[in-house]
Amino acid sequence: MIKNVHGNTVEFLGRAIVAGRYVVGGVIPPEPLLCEELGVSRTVVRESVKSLVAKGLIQTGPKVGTRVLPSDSWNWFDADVISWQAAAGLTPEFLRDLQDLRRVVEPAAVKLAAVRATADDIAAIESAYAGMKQAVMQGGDYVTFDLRFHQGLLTAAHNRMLFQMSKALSALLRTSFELSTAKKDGPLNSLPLHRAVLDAVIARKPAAAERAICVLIDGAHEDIELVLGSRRKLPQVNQPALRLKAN
Amino acid sequence: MIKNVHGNTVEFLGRAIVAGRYVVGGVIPPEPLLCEELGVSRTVVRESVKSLVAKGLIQTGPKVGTRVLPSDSWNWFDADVISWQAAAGLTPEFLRDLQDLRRVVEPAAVKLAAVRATADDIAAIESAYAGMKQAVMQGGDYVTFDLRFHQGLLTAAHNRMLFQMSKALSALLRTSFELSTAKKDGPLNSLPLHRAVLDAVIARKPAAAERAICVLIDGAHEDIELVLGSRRKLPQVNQPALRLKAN
DNA sequence: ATTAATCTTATCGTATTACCATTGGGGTGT
DNA sequence: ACACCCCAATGGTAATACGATAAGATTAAT
Repeated sequence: MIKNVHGNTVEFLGRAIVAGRYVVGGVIPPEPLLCEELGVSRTVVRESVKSLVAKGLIQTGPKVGTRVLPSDSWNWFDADVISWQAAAGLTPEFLRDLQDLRRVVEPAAVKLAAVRATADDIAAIESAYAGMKQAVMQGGDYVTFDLRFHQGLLTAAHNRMLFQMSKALSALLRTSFELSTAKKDGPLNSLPLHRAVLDAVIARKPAAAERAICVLIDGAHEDIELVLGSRRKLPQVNQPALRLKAN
Repeated sequence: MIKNVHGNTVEFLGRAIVAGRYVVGGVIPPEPLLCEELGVSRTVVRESVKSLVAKGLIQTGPKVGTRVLPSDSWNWFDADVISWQAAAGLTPEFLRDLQDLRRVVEPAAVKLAAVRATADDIAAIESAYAGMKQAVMQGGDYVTFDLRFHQGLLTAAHNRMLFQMSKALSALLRTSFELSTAKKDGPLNSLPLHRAVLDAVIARKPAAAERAICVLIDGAHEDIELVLGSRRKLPQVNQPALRLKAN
């Protein structure tokens, strides 16, 4: 079931690069070769390459070929890049960086949210909370609602830069949440912590909200460390195979 | 000054979209028209469109045309998108968002830097500081070194997510710095504040470093408000024209 | 003879052109 | 109201020529 050739090609190449299939600084196969390997026309390969250049993954030049750029140059706030990264397997360093970032951004965002949140914002977060609660009680997709809860908070901060981050990071947080909620009764324990954050925001108490979310994040941090420590090796979340013409 | 057709086309379209030349949700001229207008082949237009899709600015579909997405969907952490935005003119709301973000990220990053900075990191920041000092004393490009100073701090935090942000935001900070340093003697006054931050990092005093950078950022904030208030209208930094074809 | 400067060339990416496929909105006829 | 067709727009393919550049070959200078 082919949806569109271009999208599949971009995804194939993107995943391959992010997964480290080509050495950094090295060249990927020249266009004609890629055409043959992937069974697509030159135009498609070229357009896909252009898309990846736009995301900062590669660099092109006559004669030098298409070179893989170091991961520093990648646009890590691009949703595609992040999801490819997540699919390739999250390293402990990566999770640490992510945790640092959350620790920085979320408390600040929550402080802003406690000042700026509108009734609609709060309703959205309440709804997400209700979903989490139901997931704990009757079973359901806890992670999705957890994600929505945190995104709601970022949205309520009414800062477009923070909102952007929440979008880009949602893929990462999902993986991260799945790790942290792998702990037995993790969701059940974290539920009241979420409630505390929300209550503080509703009560317009920035400082209290900040304290509450710090407890929440640090708790998740410990859970991740625990899960990561128990299995010595990193979980490879890779798909078994990378098929181009399938959906 | 023309380097390559593709790059120019992407930039032309990107700027036009970001500047609001096409209505959000509306369609941009169909490919054949763009070819004629810009004097390039259809392949170039298509590849450029793909690049912009990759950056989240537009969406394409057969028959429906190429539609401009709402700015929420744009990847604001893409260096190109940001520079186009800066060129189109920064709105007060945008500067406020940026200021919020700096206020959140930089103090936290500096705290981390005070713990994690290596000798090399500190040397890089010292070098940037020296450049700033020289620019004040003997004239020179103050903004560039100011930028390098702040990027050095972000780098010293040794968090790849923060580093990414510093890259993406450098274009914005440049514009912002140019605004804030437009104030008479702005650089001269802010120099000791920068020194204080650096000293605190060297002394491994996170709390002191955080306090120092907050003073610095808040000062810049006031300067921006002042400059913005004095000129009632936003500065249009647009280029007069953008020709695609050399000769 | 060795080194350095220059020239040539193979190999890439860049760009144009022409053509067919696919999609989906809108009009038309019953 | 429904089915149908039309057509305009992007999606995709193919063939071809052009241009830039790194690397090897050649030549010149020391």
